[in-house]
Amino acid sequence: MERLLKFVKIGINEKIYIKDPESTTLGKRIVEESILLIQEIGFEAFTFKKLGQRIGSNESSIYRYFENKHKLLLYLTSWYWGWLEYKLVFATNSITEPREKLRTALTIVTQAAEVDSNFSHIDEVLLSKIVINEYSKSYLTKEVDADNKEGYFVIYKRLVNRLSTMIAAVDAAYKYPSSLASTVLEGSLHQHFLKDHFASLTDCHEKGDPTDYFIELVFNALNTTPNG
Amino acid sequence: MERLLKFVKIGINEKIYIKDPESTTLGKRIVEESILLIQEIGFEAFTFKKLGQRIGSNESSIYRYFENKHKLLLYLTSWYWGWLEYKLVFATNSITEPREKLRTALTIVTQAAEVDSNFSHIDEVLLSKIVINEYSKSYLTKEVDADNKEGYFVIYKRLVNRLSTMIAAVDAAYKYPSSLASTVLEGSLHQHFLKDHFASLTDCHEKGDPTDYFIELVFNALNTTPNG
DNA sequence: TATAAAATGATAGTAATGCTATTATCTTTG
DNA sequence: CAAAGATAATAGCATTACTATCATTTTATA
Repeated sequence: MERLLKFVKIGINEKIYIKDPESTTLGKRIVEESILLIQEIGFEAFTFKKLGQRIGSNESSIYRYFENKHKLLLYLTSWYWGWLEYKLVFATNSITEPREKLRTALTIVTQAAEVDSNFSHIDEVLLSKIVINEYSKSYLTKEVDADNKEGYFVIYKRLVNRLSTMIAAVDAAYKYPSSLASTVLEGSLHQHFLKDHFASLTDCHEKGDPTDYFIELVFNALNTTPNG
Repeated sequence: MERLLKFVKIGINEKIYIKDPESTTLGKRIVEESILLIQEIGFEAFTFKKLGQRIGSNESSIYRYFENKHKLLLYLTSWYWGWLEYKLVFATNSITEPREKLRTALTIVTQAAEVDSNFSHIDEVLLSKIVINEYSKSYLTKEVDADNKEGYFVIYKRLVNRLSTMIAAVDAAYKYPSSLASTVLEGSLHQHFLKDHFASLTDCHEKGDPTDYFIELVFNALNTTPNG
């Protein structure tokens, strides 16, 4: 996995950035350090000026890569979903049994990124925390429909659809495959958030718990069991 | 219901406001019109200055009621959850059969506020839309833990717990009552949002659909049916 | 290696935001 | 009708979210 991903580039909608941050050292530093800074001070307090100071570069230089911090957030979250999608496809591709395939998919999609993921300049563990805390803000805006039209959410949508398809493959008669898929993806972020800030609102306290919870939920919804 | 609520005041944590907006005409106008304005231009673009202009009042006067717009959002969303809680308790109080009770609760909690709710200066239909679009922003902040400690989310937490208790009453052996309850509340907002902006990510296109989806989901999770 | 082109850095400037403070005026209500 | 309380008007300040310009450095290429 690590090796492979050294050669794979997550394909992100080119309209999200002005200049591809993957193409230069400064660009990579912007992405790399923005993850750290957003994680530290939160997206609201995050500014390009602060990021510039942190990376010893200039505010105006960062503006040459991203139009504004919202676009940067779209970039980071797109990257994350693209990375998850890649892991999902990679892990489920060879599985033919629908239930096993779905179970594997759910595991990947609901578990917190925790292990060896140092295969690029991006810290996926931190990035997953940013996604938990900030992803909603990328679409809960007055500009959603325009942004959606521009294709800023394609990767996420594709991911939901992949999951939805896998759900339908287990039970073609199930009436809500897309809703269930989107509930799992969104709900998983939410349960991880609750774990950290509203422990009384969740039962997922141990590692792996959101995964167990969602696997049970999904397979019960489909009136079957996770194991063939 | 309408009549009753004329006499009931939603009890909101007094630390959320500086001066109780319910206590004066200006206060009520602030609440009333902020709902309209936030719905129109979104929470990001919303400012006290614009609100002041709209209600023919002054920015500084609004600051005497709310410390900042974040507190106002906390107020509005607390009000909404308090209102929902009231409806929930009112509708389920007399029901003894656990499954029927849960089904009724799920209906109230997942359906979009749509009907006759003109019993106060607050437009609940609009407010529910604000909750759908903005609620996450009230807790996805760096100050969540502090805000939570101050008790700014008590009503929401109590609502999740009520639902969780009803779930446990149907199946005491179910391992994730709180997670399921929080998934339903959050997930319901999300499905309503998807309906409006990402139709391909949901199957809930008709009125009542999120409700049907969640009722089926919950009762399947509990390995039983909605009807006694 | 000279030289043009591209990228970056430094500085300045602007309108808007998110406040706080002060003072003036209007409304109650005792 | 006077005092208290509420509201309005105005000003001011630090920060944000940019844009623009120009200088300097790096890189590419002839």
